[in-house]
Amino acid sequence: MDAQSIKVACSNCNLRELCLPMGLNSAEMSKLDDVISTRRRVKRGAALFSTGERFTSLYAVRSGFFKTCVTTADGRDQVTGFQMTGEIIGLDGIVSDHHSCDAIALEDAEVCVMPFDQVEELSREFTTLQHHVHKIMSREIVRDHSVMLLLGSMRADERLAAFLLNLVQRLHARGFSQSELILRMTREEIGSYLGMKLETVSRTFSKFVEDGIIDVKQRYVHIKSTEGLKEIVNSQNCR
Amino acid sequence: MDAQSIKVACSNCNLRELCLPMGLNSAEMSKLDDVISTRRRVKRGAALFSTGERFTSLYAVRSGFFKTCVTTADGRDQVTGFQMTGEIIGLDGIVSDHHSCDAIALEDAEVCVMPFDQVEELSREFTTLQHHVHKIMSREIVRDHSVMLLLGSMRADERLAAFLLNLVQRLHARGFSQSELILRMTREEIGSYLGMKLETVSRTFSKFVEDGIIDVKQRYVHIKSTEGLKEIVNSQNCR
DNA sequence: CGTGCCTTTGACGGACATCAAGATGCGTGG
DNA sequence: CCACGCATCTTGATGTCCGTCAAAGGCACG
Repeated sequence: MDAQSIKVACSNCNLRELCLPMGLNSAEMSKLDDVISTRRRVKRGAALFSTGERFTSLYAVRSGFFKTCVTTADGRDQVTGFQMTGEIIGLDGIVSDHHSCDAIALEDAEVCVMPFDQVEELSREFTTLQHHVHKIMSREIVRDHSVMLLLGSMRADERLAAFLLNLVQRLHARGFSQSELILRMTREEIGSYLGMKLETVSRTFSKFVEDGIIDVKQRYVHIKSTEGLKEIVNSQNCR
Repeated sequence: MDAQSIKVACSNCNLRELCLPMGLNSAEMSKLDDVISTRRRVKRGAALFSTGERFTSLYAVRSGFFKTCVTTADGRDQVTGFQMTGEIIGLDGIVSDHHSCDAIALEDAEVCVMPFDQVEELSREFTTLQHHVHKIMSREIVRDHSVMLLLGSMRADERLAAFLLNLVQRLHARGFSQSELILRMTREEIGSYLGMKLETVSRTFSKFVEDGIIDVKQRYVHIKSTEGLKEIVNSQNCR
């Protein structure tokens, strides 16, 4: 395992308004600094953790991009999410003290390690932190429900449109463009997340290009009409 | 809203080993009794809460059966889960202080009302409770991920088989039969949960009956071969 | 500059949706 | 107690979206 430790502090991290420390005052923040004292680098393609590994910590993405995926005994595989800067990974491990999915870096990445017992200890002390931890978990549940909606009731083009809108929205919240993005994942990974085959993903991209809604050049995507994408999502294309 | 209050105590509830109080000692239990002081009856078809309503409390199902479902502006609708005795409803509301789904009783039901601010307060005091609350939320996340796997990568018969196995397993944990069950939901609701149409659900039931794996009479299901169902789930039927 | 991964595109087929018509069961009221 | 209406469920016929299989092109990286 290519772990590497670096001294680190939330209090002067530029992600603090997006990440775990959100809303903490400076006294609380300095306590948190004591808890989150290490970072870990993860090379592209490597696992931050794998299914079955003992759960000890949550991780905040400091830089880079991750996917999480569950795998069944019979080799089926489902991407359950993509995580970018400031997002929290590892919540799946709490219930059984073992991780129930793999977290894979899609590009060289760095995470802040947050030992969960210490997070729990601190959140008994600070209401703000406690509440924030609860919100993070609840947010994940709500997100999962919207993915279920997508997988259960949407057509291929609606799924991809919703996916793109969600990605740029999150990137925009991090100061990136509202209309341009670089996909960090392959067509196959997008397909796994959206419950469709990579060929269908590719074809659907091509259709969007034909319709003049987006430009695509490999991993680069330029959204020419956000409205166009929104119309597709709400097109009630039936099914 | 047909609310009705009843004095109540976790400490002598026969679900305490399944529900929130799990693992608490008697001192902790009696504190919890103070927090969870009311129950609420919900008539079949009525909502425990609806999308957009202010979030104040979690609910533990005391009796009866619920579904939760998210609804989009354009009328699309997805059942995100079915909840039975001892299971917790309402976690979706924490993140935004408002519920993001509807919780509907599928039969006359009763829930224990757990004001969330008081749950938080108590879980700052008792490590056991704090940890248990975290586990409950994590369990929901893990469950959601397995539903994503189901929706994203399984065929109709695999989905239905997995669904039946999950239901009897949970019922069995509550002292019911491993092989017989009464479905509390319609074919349409099953279909919504599993991402298929009610006709497909019905046809798939019929196929299972033909194959001698189950008997079905309306809502009544008798599982003649648990192994048969497991084989279907793992059949790697492709897709 | 070649090798391998990723992506695109086409042709074809299958699983499931759609549309439609009956069957079955249940609650209600005469 | 029976008749009626309504919701739910079943089953068939047909259509279509997307998966499968296959081949070729593009890009990155050693």
